[in-house]
Amino acid sequence: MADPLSKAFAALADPTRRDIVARLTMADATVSELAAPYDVSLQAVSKHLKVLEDAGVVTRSRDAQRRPVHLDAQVFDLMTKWLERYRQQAHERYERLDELLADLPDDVPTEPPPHTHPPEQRTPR
Amino acid sequence: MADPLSKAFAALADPTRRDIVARLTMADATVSELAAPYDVSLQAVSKHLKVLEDAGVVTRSRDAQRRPVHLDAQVFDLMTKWLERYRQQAHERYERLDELLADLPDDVPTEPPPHTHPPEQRTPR
DNA sequence: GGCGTATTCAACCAATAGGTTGACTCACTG
DNA sequence: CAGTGAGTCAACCTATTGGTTGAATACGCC
Repeated sequence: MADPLSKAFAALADPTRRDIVARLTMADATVSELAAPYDVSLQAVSKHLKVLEDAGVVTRSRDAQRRPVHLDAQVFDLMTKWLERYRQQAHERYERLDELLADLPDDVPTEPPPHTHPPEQRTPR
Repeated sequence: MADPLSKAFAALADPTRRDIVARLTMADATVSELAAPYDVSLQAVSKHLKVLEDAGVVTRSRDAQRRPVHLDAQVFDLMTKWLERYRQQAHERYERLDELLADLPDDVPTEPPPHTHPPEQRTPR
């Protein structure tokens, strides 16, 4: 799973990971600090952090034996952009449809429109 | 995996599924239409659609034997809200930190700041 | 009623994800 | 230098995911 967007979305698809992100908005934290509230092993949390790091959501520095985890919300922009783009396009299309339906109220008086989209030559397989 | 946010993020973590969403912003489409460009089986695409539907990204109506798939970008709002919230908080915290660092330039004249974050009483365990 | 088209259901398979435990490394501390 | 605390690595297990093929279902059309 190479592409950044896939990794980013996948990283946030886990509630524990989202919770970690939420807590990191308050302050950087060490692995053990982050692990404390959850009833999974430290290693499991370490794995979660690796996933987050790999997705670019988080960076880890070194401070003696600590590995302070720091949130890097840049990737969020990428996701937001994707979401915004298609949310908006879907919305615009909806508007356009409304407009269209408002435009031809006498063309097709009472019948339901047969197809929203033309058959567009399916491959007969 | 019950919670809506997890389902939504997971649904978009797959490039094929994101592509389907992208194409649905242009127009509703049937399963076979959607499946055409990919070199996976129709059934695989059907499964993808089930995932998207389950995540609330897509709705399916019935038109004879067709099952036209329609994008419902409402869930995107939920995701965007989550992302925005933490993106912003992270940003704010960053600003606050800058401010703080700008405030005490003579307290610690040349030494590197020992800790970005105070030790904040680790549980000694 | 029988045929073809559109789609789903079911069983199966390989790879991945999320979790576990145990051993190891690394850096401070006494 | 021995001990301790913080993390990671490795091997393993189970459930889920994304894919497959083959059979079943649901409509519309001669």
